[in-house]
Amino acid sequence: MKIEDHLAQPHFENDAQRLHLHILVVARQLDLLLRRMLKPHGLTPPQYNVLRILRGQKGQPIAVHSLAARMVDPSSNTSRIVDKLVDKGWADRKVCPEDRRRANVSITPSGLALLASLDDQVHSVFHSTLASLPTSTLDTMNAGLAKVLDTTDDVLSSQH
Amino acid sequence: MKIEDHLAQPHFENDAQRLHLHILVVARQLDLLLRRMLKPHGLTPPQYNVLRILRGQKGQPIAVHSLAARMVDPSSNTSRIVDKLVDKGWADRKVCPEDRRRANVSITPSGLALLASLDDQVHSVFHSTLASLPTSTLDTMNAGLAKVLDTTDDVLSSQH
DNA sequence: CAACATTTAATGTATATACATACATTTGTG
DNA sequence: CACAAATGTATGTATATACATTAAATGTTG
Repeated sequence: MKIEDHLAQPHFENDAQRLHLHILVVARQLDLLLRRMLKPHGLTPPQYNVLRILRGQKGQPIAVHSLAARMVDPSSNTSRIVDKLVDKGWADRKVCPEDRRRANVSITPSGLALLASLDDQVHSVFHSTLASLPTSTLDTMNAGLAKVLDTTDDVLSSQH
Repeated sequence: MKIEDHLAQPHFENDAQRLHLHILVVARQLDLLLRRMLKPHGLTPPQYNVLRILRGQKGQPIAVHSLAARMVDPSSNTSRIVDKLVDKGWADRKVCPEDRRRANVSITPSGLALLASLDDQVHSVFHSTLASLPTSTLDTMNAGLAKVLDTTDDVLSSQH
């Protein structure tokens, strides 16, 4: 199904607009895919994102604001996401003794087990959708998106 | 600013994972950019999306479900988005006489004026971020994303 | 060291979203 | 034509999100 069919639109003005919509629609599809895999486990994509970051810490706890800096969507309310993970027993939070403003967040064995049970499915789905592209295409796309990222950073920061 | 800095992550497992996160982060940035442009006018991206579709109808009204089919995010509640546009006087909705289940939605002169006042800014921002890429890059990226879209369609539909 | 600024996290609140359901209308079938 | 199924839209409701504010701890400066 082409992007034109997804949006029930006969054509686009130009290739740049087509790329714009391609990016938005593909991002939405990737999110939908992840959401479907996570739903049976009672996880949302931002919660999964946080758990993955925690696992990447390899035992070392992390502050809430550092967590936010690593998230795909930092505007989601990291405090409340951590709340939910703690409620379900997948994460642990304690006040940092050196700086009592901070909260040290870490993943629990139960959280690690949850991620482990998801790894195969997540990996295989995204491998089939993305890793099947030729290396040269992956490179071109990554370089192009890096450039777009740079430009959007400029515009966003110039608006302070 | 590289994607690694955006996510405060030293490196990615492979180019496919890097592409995955590039797509998600760039989509978010493009949405943020649009959101900032629209906010002073009291519009959200989905509302803007609907207004653009209505303008594309060139006077011909459209049913709510057709509107939903053309939106970037069809899961947003199209009825309520139209509600808000009608409330603000940018769109008009009347019951279709031939099929009284349907609602015929169209854009008002005030809605057209609003879009016109946004066109230059929106065009220039997205032109600078996307259209500055070489044609060959645009082509490769569009082709790659089209392929990804196809695969995600497959996986999503196989889960029915 | 007192006063003010900054950092860190949590909370309040209004709105938006996802998902299910309701309701009216139209279509299809025996 | 009666009745079931499908369609089109709106609404109910719980949760999530955006954005502002608060509160506590730490830094900084005169």
